[in-house]
Amino acid sequence: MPFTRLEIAVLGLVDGELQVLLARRAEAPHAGKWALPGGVLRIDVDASLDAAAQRVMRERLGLELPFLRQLCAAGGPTRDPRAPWALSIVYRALVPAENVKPSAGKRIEALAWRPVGDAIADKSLAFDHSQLVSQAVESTRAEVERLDLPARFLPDQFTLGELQSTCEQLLGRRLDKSSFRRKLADRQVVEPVEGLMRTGANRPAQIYRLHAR
Amino acid sequence: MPFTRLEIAVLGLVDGELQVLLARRAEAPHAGKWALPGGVLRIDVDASLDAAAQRVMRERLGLELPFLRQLCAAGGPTRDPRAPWALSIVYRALVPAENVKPSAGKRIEALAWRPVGDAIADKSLAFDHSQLVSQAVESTRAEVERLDLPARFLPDQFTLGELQSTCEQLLGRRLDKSSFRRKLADRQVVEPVEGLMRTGANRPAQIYRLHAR
DNA sequence: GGTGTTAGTTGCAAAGTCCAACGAAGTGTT
DNA sequence: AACACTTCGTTGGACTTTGCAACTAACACC
Repeated sequence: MPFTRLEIAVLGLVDGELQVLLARRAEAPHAGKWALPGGVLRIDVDASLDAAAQRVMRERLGLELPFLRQLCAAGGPTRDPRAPWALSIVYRALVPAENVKPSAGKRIEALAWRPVGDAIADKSLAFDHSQLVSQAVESTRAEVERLDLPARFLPDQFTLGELQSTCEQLLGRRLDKSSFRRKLADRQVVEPVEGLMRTGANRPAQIYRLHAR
Repeated sequence: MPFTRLEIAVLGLVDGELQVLLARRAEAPHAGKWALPGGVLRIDVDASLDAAAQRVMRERLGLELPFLRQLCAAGGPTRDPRAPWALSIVYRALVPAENVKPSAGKRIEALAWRPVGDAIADKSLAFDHSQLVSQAVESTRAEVERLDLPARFLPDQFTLGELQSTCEQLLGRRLDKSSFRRKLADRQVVEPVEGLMRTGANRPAQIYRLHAR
């Protein structure tokens, strides 16, 4: 039976760019190298794969996040020198990065946000993790393109301007304001929080939240 | 480390309906019950998860199919009575059902095509397999909706009429001929096989194949 | 030659999308 | 108080895509 781990690709917008949270490994193999935070499946405590991913995120990053999503599984005999056959289940989390402060947990020396382009191109990442990051980014971009849950990158409440700007940063291109709003309205993605406005230096903006469904 | 299996959801159009290939189990647990064909991961021979899925399909069904796709992984302590913690990696295959004759292999008593609706509703399927079928169907329908690879359900060569009718059966609604063809042309999904026509009782039709890309 | 059936194209109206401009509602400046 | 400035939110119109129906084409069969 294979040596089984969970790896978590935490994505967030930091400095106006899509970045991934990497951990510097404290122990062999690949000690000192950067890798996705992850941990070993524990069949004595984990009630499911989703629960295991939550536990790993709690132990390694000190985070409790609701929207984890299973991305894929990778397996093979040469992935990890500790075992003759290593299997990783990869999860993805989306976070409003400014509001979430992960802290380095067990077996992690340091944590850092890295722009996804760098991480994918960086051949010095441990294991096959640069490829896993690539998959996480690809599937996330596809979801944003369909206007599925881009709001997970934002706090609970936000204005449509913030949401649109978030999507533009994720996709790397400008979007049209009127069609963007029409689509949101059609698909009932968000709903206004009655009476709440974001005030500032200019005209106040209506505050929205994810639609209940 | 968990007891790890691969399960294969083979989907095909049979009798004008989307059906899934089920196997009656020869051995415990769930002997005599219907389940997705599957097998245990063998870390001594499998070079990757994809290769393992191919091997299982060869051993259990006698099939060699090119387009397997990993769908998801499911794991937990109560999924399989043989082990304290069972993990399954689920693969999906699409086949031109009329041309492919799977044969019951190791540890399988019988094979049968079942309409996917039946299989999803049937609570007597072994393990959590009716749920896995549901996921396979859902993701497949979504891909057909985007006109990704609906041609995998067909032989190498086909007419546009056959392809359209296939999509209509999969989606359960009629499609417009002109816009269907416009989309195929735009996205360069298929290409004509010059000079080859399907003849029959009526006007001959141009034969197409998947575009090389 | 006429009829029936499927293949493939064309024309057009309706719907949707993209782009730019506009009025609205605030703050800060003069 | 008047004005400039910025962002919010909507509107109008050109353009593109889609959906529907009609039309021609090419065969078999009678």
